[in-house]
Amino acid sequence: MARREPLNREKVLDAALELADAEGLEGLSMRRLAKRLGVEAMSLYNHVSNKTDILDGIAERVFSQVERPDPALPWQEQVRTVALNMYRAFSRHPIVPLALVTDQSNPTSARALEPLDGLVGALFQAGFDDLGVRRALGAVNGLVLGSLLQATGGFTEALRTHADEQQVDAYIRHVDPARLPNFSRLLRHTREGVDPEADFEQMLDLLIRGLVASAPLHEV
Amino acid sequence: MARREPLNREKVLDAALELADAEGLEGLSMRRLAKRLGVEAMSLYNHVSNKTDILDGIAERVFSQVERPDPALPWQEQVRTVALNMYRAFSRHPIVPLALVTDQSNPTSARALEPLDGLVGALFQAGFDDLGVRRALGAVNGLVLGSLLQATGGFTEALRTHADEQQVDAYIRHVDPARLPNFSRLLRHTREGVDPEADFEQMLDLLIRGLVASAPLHEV
DNA sequence: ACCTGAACACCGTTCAAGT
DNA sequence: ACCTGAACACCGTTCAAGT
Repeated sequence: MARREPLNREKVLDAALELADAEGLEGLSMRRLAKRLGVEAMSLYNHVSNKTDILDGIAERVFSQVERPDPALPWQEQVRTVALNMYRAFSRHPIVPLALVTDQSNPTSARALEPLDGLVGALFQAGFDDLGVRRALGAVNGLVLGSLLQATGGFTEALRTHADEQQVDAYIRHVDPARLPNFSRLLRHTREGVDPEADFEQMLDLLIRGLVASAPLHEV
Repeated sequence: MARREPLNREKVLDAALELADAEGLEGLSMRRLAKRLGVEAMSLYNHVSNKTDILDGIAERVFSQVERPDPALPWQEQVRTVALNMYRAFSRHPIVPLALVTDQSNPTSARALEPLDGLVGALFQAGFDDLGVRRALGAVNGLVLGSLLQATGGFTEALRTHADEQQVDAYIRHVDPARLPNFSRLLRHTREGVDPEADFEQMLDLLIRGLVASAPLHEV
């Protein structure tokens, strides 16, 4: 039982991502993270500069699981692949979209931005001008984030997660059928599961079809 | 200068929304809110049950600015109107989508859910079954939230907000053109403004076109 | 070089005490 | 009925001190 070998940045980020996956964004505190590493909170500052640095590091790791698309493929396929892979990577680590959207993380490293650079490249290939690329990039980002965050809490929670039958029942009783007739109809009858990723893919295809239709190099 | 008349729930929510609009979600603390009301933090608990209650109250207020669509209109127009009005209301009060997505708010009152009930009603009119309505509802929600949250922070911040030229320049210097060729091209040339609401509308029309195409009552 | 204890300036919330 | 002070269990972070 010799003294454990010293900490380093990688070990801190490993533990942070583990903790965040298990306990969520609000469960990731410097003090809890330190405890998990068998150390005092203040020791962490020898290896990361602050909590934002940890969140950026986590985001970078997760982004780097998304590979750059093959520029030889048709641009539509490149867009589709990057978007889907971002969706999948983020859905494995929901802390990332949450931290991005709440501005707690803002990774600027090349490693983190490479998949997005590939996306931008594909959009340039489609013939969009700078403004068009920015718009299309925003649309793809918005779709990915919206699809994921919706699935991470919010007001239609009861319609998505039927894990806890009791909760849904409580929710139904809460709903006034006179004022919310359609909602209560939906709550009452919907019991089957949904597949968020399949829904995302459907939306993505819709978006890409729209991009194709508005791309300058539509018919070359 | 007589003693101010006593607080009540409405005044607390008024001040909370004001504070949140001015200082953001992280600026809204019980202690700061109390100070703004000339009172100690603990007094607030006489009028709201806790911070979640405040956030739900704020969400309810903002939701109630979105009117239920006219069920006599074509369902596509109903969907379009509700979605656009939700977008506008939320963009005036960004704390609402943020609190929803981070699960700090989860309004269940009829007053808050009425616009969504209208949306669900329109989707039933389109002939979708329960599962189809849920999917379409998720798509519309995701679009609204994604469009707004993207515009409230995140990794493409530098591409959207050109308020601070210096910041963008710093960002550009940060970017390695060898590893991020397309990104740096975009950063270098893009200087004009974007119109997030117009972009949202474009995406919304795309989505609605897709919904129309997949609606059971497509050609009646 | 790495770790720690004490401290600072914050959180949300409870509870007994005041009027 | 409404408000308060003190307290509890948390935050992120700094700084001087230890090894």
